[in-house]
Amino acid sequence: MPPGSPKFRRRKAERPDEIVAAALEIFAEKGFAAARLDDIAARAQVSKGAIYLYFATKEDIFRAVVEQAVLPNVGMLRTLLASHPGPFDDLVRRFSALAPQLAARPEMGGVIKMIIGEARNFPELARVWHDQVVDPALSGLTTAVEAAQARGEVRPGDARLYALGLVAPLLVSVLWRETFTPVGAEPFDLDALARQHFATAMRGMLEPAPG
Amino acid sequence: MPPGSPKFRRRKAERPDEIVAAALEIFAEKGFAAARLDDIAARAQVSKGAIYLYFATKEDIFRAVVEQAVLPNVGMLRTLLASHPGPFDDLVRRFSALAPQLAARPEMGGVIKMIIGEARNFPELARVWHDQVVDPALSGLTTAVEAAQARGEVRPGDARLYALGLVAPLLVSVLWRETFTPVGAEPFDLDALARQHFATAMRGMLEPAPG
DNA sequence: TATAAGTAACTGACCAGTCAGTTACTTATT
DNA sequence: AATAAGTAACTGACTGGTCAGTTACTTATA
Repeated sequence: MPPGSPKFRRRKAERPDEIVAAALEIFAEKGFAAARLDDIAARAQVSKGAIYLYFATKEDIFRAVVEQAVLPNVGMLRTLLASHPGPFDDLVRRFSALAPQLAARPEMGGVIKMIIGEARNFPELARVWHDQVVDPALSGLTTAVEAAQARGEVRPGDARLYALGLVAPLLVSVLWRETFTPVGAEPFDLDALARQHFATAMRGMLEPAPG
Repeated sequence: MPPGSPKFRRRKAERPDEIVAAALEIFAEKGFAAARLDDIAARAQVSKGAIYLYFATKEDIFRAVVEQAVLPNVGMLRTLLASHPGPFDDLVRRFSALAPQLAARPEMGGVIKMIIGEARNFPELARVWHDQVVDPALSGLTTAVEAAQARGEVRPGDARLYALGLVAPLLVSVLWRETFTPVGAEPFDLDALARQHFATAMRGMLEPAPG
């Protein structure tokens, strides 16, 4: 340790972001309950006390993580879904290129896993995640399916269930990666999965071409 | 409290099963880490000390839960998959009748959720669950898909990915029920989901009828 | 030199696992 | 049939360790 170098710096402006970034990593690794404030502090290179200068509680930190790290990704998806006029086939092609990229982000898997694991014990976390992330995404996709049905491209049926069917395999493969791959299970190739799944789903969902 | 009634009964034979049943409920409600041994003891109507007469550690209790409460269900599925000669269409019809029933069992959702949430912190739990439950089920289904491909019923493609595609929406809807329904999200109807999903998947997977 | 950013020791609540003692039940003896 | 001696199932208070949140103090900076 150089004798002239100070023991710490005063960096009021940068601290919150750094703490949130560290918290994202630790939450993703350990889950909410098992994540220790001391670990978050160490990763952010501050003391635990410093965290409490910027956040009132552990749950507060989580809320900041959702807002800063996750919401931007969802926004990307929503604009894609909302702005696309059709045909549905083409929307799904774009979607199938974007979705594996989103799914591949390490923070996604960790946070999703965390939400599922802790929802019962921390309902507030589940509510935030549902209202801000999951419901907008699923609703957007459902609306797109309904529009395609109205245009006669997609077969009749519950649009929300179709939307679930489109997204579910991606989601499960992310959970698989987080849960079972570390214990030796064979991973799924996200891109291959997306390609085969969306092709199969399109054959199942689209109306046969007229004529 | 009637004066003549004893403070406890000696019931060596029944205790382990009762403790495991209680543990299943508490684990499903709270997750592994947040489940308190005192809660399990109270639900099983014994003292905490009594649990340690029958199980060495908390993880030991979990292993017993998997063996006693979950494995029988999986066995049912495996025999269905292994014993069926084809056509694939028909196997999936039976599967789609059985799967929602399995998915509807409350212990399933709770335990699945727990595994996902705690895998990183308790890899041993994830390994047990993978080796005993998930891998047998997925492998069985994959084998059935491969057989159907060999008979020319199912289109070419990665059989394991097809298997994942079949199961994923059920799994996600179970997680949805456990995670978001308690916070006010709209639930999925398991039977309607199974019906629509398997019909769609069959259109996507099967070879067009020859001729 | 005033003050706000930051530290680190501390508190209090929580909980898995332990164990000394208690009680229900069994068996030998009369 | 009555009961004393013995066994093991069971209890519940306790221990040692962990961790969110607090506080008394230190240090960087205007």
